[in-house]
Amino acid sequence: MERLNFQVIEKKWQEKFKSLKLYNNSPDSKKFYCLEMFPYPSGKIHMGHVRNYTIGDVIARYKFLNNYNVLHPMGWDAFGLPAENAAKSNKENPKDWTKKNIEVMKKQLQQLGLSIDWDLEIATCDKNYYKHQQELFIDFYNNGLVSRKETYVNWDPVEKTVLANEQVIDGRGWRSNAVVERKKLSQWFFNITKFSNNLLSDLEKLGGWPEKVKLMQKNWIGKSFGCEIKFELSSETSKINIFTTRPDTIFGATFIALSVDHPLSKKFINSNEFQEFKNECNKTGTTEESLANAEKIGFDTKLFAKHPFIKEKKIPIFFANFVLMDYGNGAIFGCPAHDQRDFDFAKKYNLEVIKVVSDKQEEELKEAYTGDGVIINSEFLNNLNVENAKEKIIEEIEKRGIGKRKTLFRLKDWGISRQRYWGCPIPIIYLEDGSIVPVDKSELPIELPEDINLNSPGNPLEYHPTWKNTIQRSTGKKATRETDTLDTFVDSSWYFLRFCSPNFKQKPFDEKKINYWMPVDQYIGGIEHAILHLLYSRFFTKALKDCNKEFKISEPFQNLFTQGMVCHETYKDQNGNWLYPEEIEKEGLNKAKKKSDKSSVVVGPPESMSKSKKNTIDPEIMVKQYGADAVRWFMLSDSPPEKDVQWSDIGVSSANKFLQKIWNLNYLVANRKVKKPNNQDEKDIIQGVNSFLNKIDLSINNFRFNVCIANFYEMYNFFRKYLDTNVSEKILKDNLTKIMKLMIPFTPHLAYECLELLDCKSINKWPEIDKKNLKEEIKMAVQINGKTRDILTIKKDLVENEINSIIQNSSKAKKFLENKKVVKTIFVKNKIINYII
RNA sequence: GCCCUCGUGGUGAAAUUGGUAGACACAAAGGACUUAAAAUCCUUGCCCUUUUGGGAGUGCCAGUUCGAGUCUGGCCGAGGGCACCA
Repeated sequence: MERLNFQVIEKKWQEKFKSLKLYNNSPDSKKFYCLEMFPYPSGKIHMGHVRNYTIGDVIARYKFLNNYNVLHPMGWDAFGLPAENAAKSNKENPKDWTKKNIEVMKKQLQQLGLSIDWDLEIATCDKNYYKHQQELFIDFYNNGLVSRKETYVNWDPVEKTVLANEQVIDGRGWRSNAVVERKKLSQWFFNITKFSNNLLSDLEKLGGWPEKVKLMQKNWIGKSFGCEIKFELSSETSKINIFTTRPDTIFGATFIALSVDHPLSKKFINSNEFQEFKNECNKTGTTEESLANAEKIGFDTKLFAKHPFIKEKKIPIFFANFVLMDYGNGAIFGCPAHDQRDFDFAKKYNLEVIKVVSDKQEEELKEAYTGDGVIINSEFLNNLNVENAKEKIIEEIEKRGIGKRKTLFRLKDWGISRQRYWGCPIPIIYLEDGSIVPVDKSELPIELPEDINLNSPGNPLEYHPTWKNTIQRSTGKKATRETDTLDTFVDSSWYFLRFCSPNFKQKPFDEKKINYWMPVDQYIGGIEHAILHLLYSRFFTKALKDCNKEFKISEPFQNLFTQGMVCHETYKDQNGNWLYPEEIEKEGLNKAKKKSDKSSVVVGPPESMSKSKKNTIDPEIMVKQYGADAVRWFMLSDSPPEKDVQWSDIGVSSANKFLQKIWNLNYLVANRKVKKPNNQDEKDIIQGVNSFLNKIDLSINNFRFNVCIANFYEMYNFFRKYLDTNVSEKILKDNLTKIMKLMIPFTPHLAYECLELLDCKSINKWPEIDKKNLKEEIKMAVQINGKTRDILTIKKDLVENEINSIIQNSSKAKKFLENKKVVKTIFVKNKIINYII
């Protein structure tokens, strides 16, 4: 068998891919913006990147071959904490560390043979990038989209920085895993909540997004309908404003619960008991166990509120640990009969339980009834159902002027301040008179200083001897700079716009280019960004449209694909230490030995590759050993791309074997002597290949790359049979050329090498599918009473009578029909015939 | 607790959306070629039958249908999202 030295040909073709551009500028070309989520330059690429970028490359090359004008850029999400951490431990500047990683990873990506236009490369830590980000910040500021709030923040005591809510997982920092503390700080916010409604309703426009992702965003935005109701206190003049989604249960209200941060708490500032209670509440709150067990506790204020609809009725007021200050008004009314939480609370403090929605049961409630039903015990609401009662009571509340209809969102404004060095400086200055203003745009970029000390705790910008001190350009007044930097999610919220004109100097982007290339036609990345990155990018796009009349885009990503993770089994030695795959030797399915001392190893189930579990495989080593094409091929072959895939050395090695067979096939065809043509064989091969083209085209369009690859195997098995038949050299070559063109998106090096060997002249054009020349024969099932008794291989489009006579003459099913009366026949053309006897 | 998704051979998975279940591949067993190995190729794959055949079968239980992996209801199991959101 003829073998191919993939290292040689991959090098050869990568030279050509270096300056590869997928631009088709012919008048009938449509644009296609193919984007994969850009990587954080952490050191080396990992298998997740290989999968992500291979999928993107297939799409980009496929679209290009189909005459699209394709934008396929790549860049670096280059600001972030790891650079600072690495700098601390290696005594290296974060900038140099990042730059070095970018060089390594770029080379690795090039070794995969990706079709990227590297002339568009950007790095978010480059001042030419963050300069424009600072401009955008100022634009947002001037358009009322930035605010400064003093709030409690999630303080990570290990990282010494503020975390976004989304970066807190089960009460712990997402990176450090340290228990997060509450701390009050002045912070910058993007007013993402101004767009709550828009972000929610526009989800409907995103037909090309996975339903799952849209649902997650919907839940995150969390819209709820209800109303506010004012409760008068019986002893005071002040009022308590509550929010409820169940105003229909107002007649079942038996207590009011307030957050410990509610304004009314000021009355209790000197009460030791209250302070104790407040401390108790703060203790629970963030740790995982406390949330799980979450006992409801309250503090009786001994105050009462007047029921707004029942004269004389007084309702006790409590502070309670389960009421949050930052949702609604930090106050609720409790209706124990129809809310489980209120029910638990009422049982604990012996409060009244009044049923106002009938559950059709006589006995006392054992738990809250939250279903629909007929309203009872509620005066003018009686006999209505829940939905109608809600409407009626809101009308009544508004009529009496004691409250109003209201819609609430869970989504909170986006805190963007970070007390870190390696990020985009916030272009704000503080004047001596206390005013806070953005810097003049002419001063941008506000550059990060490079002479910093990373080994002192806290933010190096704060402690830099001079950086902070500046003057306001327009007035010459003394000022100090904001020392916080922007959350790195800001960097990735508009990079897809910068790619459209990465070298544009005057502005963040050239609107003409944006309005041509945007929106991204296909965005590809990990599901872990389902909420944060995608929601922030959507917000940015909408905010920009508000700030800039020439900007016409309202949603950034037309189609979204979220690929699954790459998994590998894990290994632990006898002492429970993780081992790398190269440290062990497998001895069967679930047995392994440590190479060094032959001790036995515990083989764990496949889990997503991570450095901490040491179950990683280095893509670069695999590429060296099996070739980039084989690695790409395997990545796509084993599982549907949206599902997790398990890495297997055997899998990649057999991918390599198959590609060698493909090469051998090309070699044989290229060197084959002319044979006498046989019409039937030639017709068969033309129809067969044409049918495969059709199948593969369909599978690519549906992102079913694993099916696609199965089709290639089938096609190979089909095609090689014709090598020894009477098919002319030309027919064989023409058809193999078509097949190799189909392989370009998957294994570009091999495909181009083979096309060169076959002397193909039009390599950058997808083969046309001749729909009239698809397979003429089909397989049809013959069933008796729903049981398949025979499978006929027959001509397409035969009618029932013709089928009947074939069966009567020769089918295996014939004997089941002898001497039987057919009651009914179900006939589906080209699929099935079913006789009921 | 609430919400969502998914259960198909020893394994990864296909199944034109209600019409041949297990394509394609991996692994395994047997065989061919070879002095031998590697490579390559072929066969097998649950139950009964020597074969021809026949039967069961897509997590479990029902239902709709001529026909269900696919639709409906209930149960069991796995994974993911949210977290006291009023």
